[in-house]
Amino acid sequence: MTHGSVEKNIPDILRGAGMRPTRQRVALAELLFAKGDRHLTAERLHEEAVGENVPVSLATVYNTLHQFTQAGLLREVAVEGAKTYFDTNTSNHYHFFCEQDGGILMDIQTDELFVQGLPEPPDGMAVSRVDVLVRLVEK
Amino acid sequence: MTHGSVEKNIPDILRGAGMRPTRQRVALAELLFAKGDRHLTAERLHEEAVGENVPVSLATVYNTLHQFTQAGLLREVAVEGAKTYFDTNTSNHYHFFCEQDGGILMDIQTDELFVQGLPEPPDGMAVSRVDVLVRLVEK
DNA sequence: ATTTGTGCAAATCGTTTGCATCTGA
DNA sequence: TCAGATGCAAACGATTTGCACAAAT
Repeated sequence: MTHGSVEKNIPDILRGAGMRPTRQRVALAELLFAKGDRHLTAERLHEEAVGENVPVSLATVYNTLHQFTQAGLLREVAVEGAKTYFDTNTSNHYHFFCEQDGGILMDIQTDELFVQGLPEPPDGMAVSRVDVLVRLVEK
Repeated sequence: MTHGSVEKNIPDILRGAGMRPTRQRVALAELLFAKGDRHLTAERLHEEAVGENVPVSLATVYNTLHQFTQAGLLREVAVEGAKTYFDTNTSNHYHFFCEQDGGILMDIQTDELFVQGLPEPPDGMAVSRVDVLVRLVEK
């Protein structure tokens, strides 16, 4: 992970996904992928970008997050009405969620938890993904 | 389930939950619980009510759905940004979801599927509920 | 030069709220 | 009577869109 010839720089990753490596996209990708796994809303990423002197509009943050998701660099996590979380960990895993502080998401790796006995999907349908959300409350 | 002295009529159920059995609440409860397990959005229930000559405002539908949920008569299901589904099946179970036709939810009973190896929640936290959503796509 | 991305502000969607009016116990 | 419920319309928050301008190849 920390060495190896497969490593690509951000502009190359973006080009590889068919996107032009514009200032904003590169800056957002750096914010997203530089610090390990993250769970962010569009709004929070926007604040973070502005805070780091990367002036970018909220609309562009939304566009970019969706483009990254389409390119397989991010994953969307549905938690509850309104706000959408984007997860930089695109591997197969599940989540803890607590309402605390406006909603915090944490990863659960699949080697800890797994789903057993997935029933046959209805005719003509195939499973695209299984989401597991473990909701937490303060004790 | 179909006989027995425990059976209550809707006004009694509402009174039992500390709600006045008003026209609108009784009518909505009838729409919700008369036809077996259902997965509805507020908007769809509102359309249905208006279609059945039960003139009720959308605001009242929202109020009522939330009150029913608080009373344990309904369960909320989070699927994706924006719209919330209300499930008349409040027992422990999971869901299939397909985007088709604006989003369809189907029950999966827990005797078919279960989650294994639930990890220890973080300190001071307790599990309140485990949601499993099996996302489907057309083959 | 051409194509694609960006920013702004306005538009949209689902949902909630304030408040005057009605209604059930 | 009168606390509680309803309806309307306006307010709301998150997200999307239309379009003039700017930047990348």
